[in-house]
Parts: sequence; structure tokens; C-alpha cells
Amino acid sequence: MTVRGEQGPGLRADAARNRARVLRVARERLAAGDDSLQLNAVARLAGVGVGTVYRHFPTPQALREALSAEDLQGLVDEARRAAADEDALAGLRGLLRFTFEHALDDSGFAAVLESASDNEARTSELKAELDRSVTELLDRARRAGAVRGDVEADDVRRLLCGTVHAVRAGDGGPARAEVYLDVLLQGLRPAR
Amino acid sequence: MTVRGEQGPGLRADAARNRARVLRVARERLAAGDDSLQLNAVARLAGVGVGTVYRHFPTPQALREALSAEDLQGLVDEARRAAADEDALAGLRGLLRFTFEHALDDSGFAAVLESASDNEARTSELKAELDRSVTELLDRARRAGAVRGDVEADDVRRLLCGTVHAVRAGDGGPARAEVYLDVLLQGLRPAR
Amino acid sequence: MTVRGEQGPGLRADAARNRARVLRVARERLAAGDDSLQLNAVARLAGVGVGTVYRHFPTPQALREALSAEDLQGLVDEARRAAADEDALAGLRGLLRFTFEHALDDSGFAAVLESASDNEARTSELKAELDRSVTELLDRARRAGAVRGDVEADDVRRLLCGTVHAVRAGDGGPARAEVYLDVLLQGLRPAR
Amino acid sequence: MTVRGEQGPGLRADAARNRARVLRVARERLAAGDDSLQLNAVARLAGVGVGTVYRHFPTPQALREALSAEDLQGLVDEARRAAADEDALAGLRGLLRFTFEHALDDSGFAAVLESASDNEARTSELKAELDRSVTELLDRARRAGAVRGDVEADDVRRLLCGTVHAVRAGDGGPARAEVYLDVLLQGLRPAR
DNA sequence: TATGAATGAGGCTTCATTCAT
DNA sequence: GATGAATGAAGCCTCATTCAT
Repeated sequence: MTVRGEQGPGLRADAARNRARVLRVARERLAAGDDSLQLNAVARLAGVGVGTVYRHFPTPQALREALSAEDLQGLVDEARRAAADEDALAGLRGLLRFTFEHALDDSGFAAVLESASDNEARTSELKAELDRSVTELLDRARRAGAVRGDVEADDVRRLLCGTVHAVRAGDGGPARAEVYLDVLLQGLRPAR
Repeated sequence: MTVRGEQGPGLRADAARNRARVLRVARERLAAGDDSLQLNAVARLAGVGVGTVYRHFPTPQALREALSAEDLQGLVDEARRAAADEDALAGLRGLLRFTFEHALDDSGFAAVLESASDNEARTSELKAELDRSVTELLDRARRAGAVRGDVEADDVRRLLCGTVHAVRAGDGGPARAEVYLDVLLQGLRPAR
Repeated sequence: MTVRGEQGPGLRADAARNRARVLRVARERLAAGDDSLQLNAVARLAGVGVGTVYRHFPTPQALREALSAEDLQGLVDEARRAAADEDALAGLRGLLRFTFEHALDDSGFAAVLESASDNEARTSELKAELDRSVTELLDRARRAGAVRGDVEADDVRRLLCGTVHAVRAGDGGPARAEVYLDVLLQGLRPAR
Repeated sequence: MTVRGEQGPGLRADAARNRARVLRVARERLAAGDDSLQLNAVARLAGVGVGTVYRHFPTPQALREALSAEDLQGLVDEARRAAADEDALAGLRGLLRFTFEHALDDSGFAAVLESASDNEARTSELKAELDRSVTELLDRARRAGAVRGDVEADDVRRLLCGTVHAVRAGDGGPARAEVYLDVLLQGLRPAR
């Protein structure tokens, strides 16, 4: 007997429950600032056996990516909405702000977003999907003279993560976030 | 018998030699892409005992900072020269490019540069010294309307490291470095 | 619905098929040099659930013995034929060669053959049956002065397995097999 | 400060003591019938840290071989004495008996003796040395017509270990040892 | 000061076995 | 009967740090 969830293909009910528990605990660990995602620790906190975690996620990275796949899906949806905006520049800026805030909030998400090499095919698919929407926005904004000609969707993804990195490096929490994001947005405009 | 080096107080000749060896090996490790700086490994490669490394550098972080203190000193010198430039904007840009290239080349250097909390007092002093020169350049460039009003020297330091981070995230080596740096420089101009 | 096989009592058709699959895969594993017979691995390769393997064979040893029971049955048949040989010495030698070659080929078989403690009653029965034929051959050959007086059937079984062991210890495959077997056969003759 | 023992090159006094402790415990384990030589267990029993055991013996096999190197040395000495015997056949038989008893007593020793691939160079050297003495005895005995022409020193080594194996397979302890050894000795005589 | 052997906590991973479905 | 997800004990090994020499 199987259930169909958004997590993926058919899983036995108990397996799905365990998988969800593990994901939840992993998210908590990251939120608590522990980036190591030690599978043993996650298993203990999730109240499942180590083997169970290993079955679902052979490596911390796999777990990280599963987590991000969830976030990435939300981002892809948002990107589609943004791409439908009549005002391409407004759409782009809104999307960047949305992404920025998420990445600032969740360092694991940022890590996956900026990485050039994914372990899970699903991650790459989602990023490609995301990049398609961003490319469309960029092209339209570019035609309107609002964005420089030499940056592509993946550049924007990386520059945004770099900006998140810059905010994090500061000790005062996200106090400078607004300014740094604005520096990026200005930087994306055509050179004068 | 003691020698006087720029590293600090008088050291016995053999101690100074050991210290230098350790620093050299550590630099090689980092250049080789091994960021872990395991003190045991460094000791072995340097041909000294572990204890000796621990005496000089109680933690990997201390070693990292000692390394960066050397680089930082060079950067401080460059910053002083830049601050003497009549054209503040040109001086600033030159300095940023210089820093950018170093940080891109040496991830340990970038890490120290962006960190908000130093372990060694010397590091903090050097950063303060650096920031003074940058502040001066920023102020002059700002008066000329060439730089936005809401960024300070440490913002610039962090944004630069964020940009380095963005370049690193790409797989194609530093291919996009020029573009990303230009995005930052444009972003630092006053908002339109 | 049940079938009657030589394996034992009536089994449902699907159960019998699964049992046979498991045995076949186990044989392949051993032939491939993997002596561990991990029941999980066997189950996967056989395309059945772990539980199924466990139902049929509670331990790897049980599986091993089931495998050997099949071989042992063939050996018992051969021994009966040999015991019918008019020339007892010729019969004995032929049987030893036959056994030697099988054991050399299949280390699991050798292990069961030499063991003094069987887990399955069936194994002990077959060995006793085998030893009866060998004892008969030995006695007849002994009367003809062709075999030393102080070795019994189980000694011969063990010495043969020891010889197999000696061949295996060499790195050059079974190159020395003939010589080693001949050393054993000579050694079984009466002392001069 | 170092000491010179037969174990090898200079070792610090404490290191030598630990090494000896580990070897002693390992020997006890093997004598107790535990062939696994788990390094963690050995460390615990020896009252030293795991790391210490790993430093001296990176693998169970290395430990096994170190143990056997000691025994092997004794065997090499005995072989030299035997090779000096005027009666080559008597010397050979005495040496085989000596070896047989040791190997029967210590399964680790037998395992190293029969193996065709050593991990430690020292082991191979000792075996080569041993084989030289045996070869000499064999050649002399052969010239006197007392040994078959087609067996070399390493064949004898392996056949002897095979015989040990045969004795071990029996449940009644070494009751049949004498007979089995005699079968081997008879088997080594020229074929009639 | 320098050495490097020793330490052992800490993390990782497998796999034999059980049991809910 | 069959399935295979779950379990977690048990083994493995590394490496940061200490301290006797």
C-alpha cells in the first residue's frame, strides 16, 4: 500500500512518515546554525534508526538537496508568477528580493542555490526551470534597457548568493541587508 | 640570541625558522585547495613536531590569521598608496581590484577579510588600518558624487568578499570574475 | 497446491520457485568468490524479499548446507558407484579425484565436507552415507595391502580437504593440484 | 632516547612497551580462538588507546604478520640447524615436525606460513630465507632418493599447512595429528 | 623549546535480523 | 507466505590535543 505525496514516488505510509520526520529535523538543525547535518544526530533527534536515515539520504548532501528541492519548488512557482508580470523589471526585482530573503534565512538553501554541481538530478531540473523564468525576465528587462547585457540567469543566482554571503559575514544580523541588495540591483543596471 | 622580525617579539633563531616553515607549508596547503589546515599534517610536511606547531599557533584559525596578517600587511600598504591617489575613484577601483584578485586567489585570505570577529588582535588592528584608508577614499569619492552615500568601508570589504564568493561558486574558474567585479563597482555608484 | 521435490516436504509452487532462485543465486555468489553469503544481498539478487530468504534459510550456514546437500547427494551417488568397482584401489582413487575436483571448485562444499559439526541433520546423514561407501572401499583396499591401516573414512575426507586447502593457498591457481593430490594418494599407501 | 630490540629499529621506550603489550594481547586473542584481531578490542585489552594500535599496526593483517615474524624467526633458526644435519631426511622430518606443531598450536602462524601474498616485506624475506634451507634439505634428500622430484620448498610449506588444516577440521583435538603428519611424510617419498 | 607517541572522543557506515504491511 | 522498511548494535577509523621524554 502506498501513498502519493509531493515528496516523490509511492512510498509506504511509514516510510513516508519517517522521511518527513527526518526532513523536519534536518531543517531544524540548519535553522539552529548546525550546518554539518550529521546523519547519526539527525536520526537520533528524529527518533528513527540511523539505517533509516541512510536509506533515505545516503549523504548529508543528499539530505540538504532534498530540503532545498522543497524550497526550490516554491521559488520556481514564484519565478513563474514573476515572469508573468507585465513590468519585467518589477518582476525581476520582486523575485530577487523573495529569493534573497529566503536564502538569508536558510543557509542550506543558499548553498544549493549557488552550487554549480548538484548531486540530485531533481535539483538540477528545478534550477534549470528557475533559470528559464529568470532568463525570460532578464531578456525583457534588457530590451527595455533596464539590465546590463552581460549577465545571465546563473550569474544573477550567484551574485545574489554572494550578496547573501556578504550580509552574513557581518555580525549585526541582517541590518545591512537592504543596502547590500540595493547595491546588487544597481549593479545589474546597464553601465553608465 | 634573538632576531627581530615583523612577526612579533624576539624569537630564538630556530624558533623563528620553524615558525616560517610552518607558515610556508600552511600557505601551500591552502593553495593546494586543502582548507582544513590540520595541524598534524602541517607539522609533518614542515618537518617539525606537532607540539611545535601548537606552540606557535594554538588553533588552525590562529595559523590562518598569521598567514593573513602577512597578506593584510601588503593590502594595508597598497591601500595607503591608493589613498594618496589624486583621483579618489581611480584609487578606490584600483584597490578593490587588487584586493579582489588576492581574495580570489587565496580563500583563507578572503575568509579573514570578511570575518567580523578576529581571534588575533593584530588582525583587527590591520583591518582597522585598512578601513581607515578605504574610508578616506570613499569619503572623497562620495564628495565627488561617484559613490553612494550609504556604504562604509566594512560594507565594501564584505561586498567584495561576497563577489569573490559568487565567482568561486561558478564551476568555470574565474571566467566571470571581471563581469562580477564590474557589477559591484556599478552598484557602489549612487542610485539613479 | 503443492509440489514434491527432493528438498523436503510439500511446498507451495511459488515457495518452491523462490527457494530454487535463492539457491541458484547463492551458488553464483560463492562461485564469484564471495564467501559471506549475506542474506540481504542474496535476496536482492534473487529478486525476493529478505524475509523470504530468512523463512527458507534462517542463517547463512543453513543456506550453505542446503547448497552442499545437493552436491553431497551427487557425491554419495558417485561413492556408491565407486564402491561397486571390482578394483577397490581404482575405485577409491577415482572417488578421491572426483571429490577433490569438486571441492577445489567450490569452497563452500569443501567447508561442509570437512566440518565435524553439521547444523542440518540431513548433512550428517549424507556424510554418514558417504563414509559408509568409503569405509567399504578402504577396507577392501586395505586387505589388498594398498592402503595403510590407520586411516578411516573421515580421516580421508579431512586429508582431502586439507590438500584442497594447500592448493588454494598457492597463488598460481590450481597449477599444483595434480602433484598435491598425488602426494596424498601416495601418503595413504602403507608405510614402507 | 631509544632502545634497540629485536622488534626493529629504535623505538622510544614507551612506544616499545606499548608495541610489546599489543603483540602479547594479540597472541592471547588468537590462542583463545578469536581470529578476527579487532584492533579496537586489542587496544582495550592491552590498555592502550586505539590510535596507538593503529599507529603500530594499520590493519589486523599487519599485526598478524608482526606476530608471525617473531615465530618465523624462530623457524628460520630451526631450519638452519636442520640444514646442518648430516642426515638430510632426518633433518627434514625434524623440521617438518617442528613446524607442524607450531602451526597446529597457532592458527595465525599457519595462516601467514601458507599465504602466497605477504603485506610486510619482512615476512617475505623470512619465508624466502626459510625456503632456502628447506630447498637445500630437499635437494640433498632427493639425491639420496628419499624425496620425490616434483615438490619444492613452497609446496612443502603449503602441504604442511593443509595437513594442519585437516587436523583442525576434526573435533577431537590433535588426536589424529601424528597419523596425518605421517601421511604427509610418506606422500613426500618418491612414488612407487 | 622541540619532539612525536599516545590518547580516546567522536563520527561514520554496515548489515543481521525483525516485524508491520 | 511474501515483502522490504526499519532497526541499532557493532565495527571501523580519524584527528585534535596533550604530555612524557
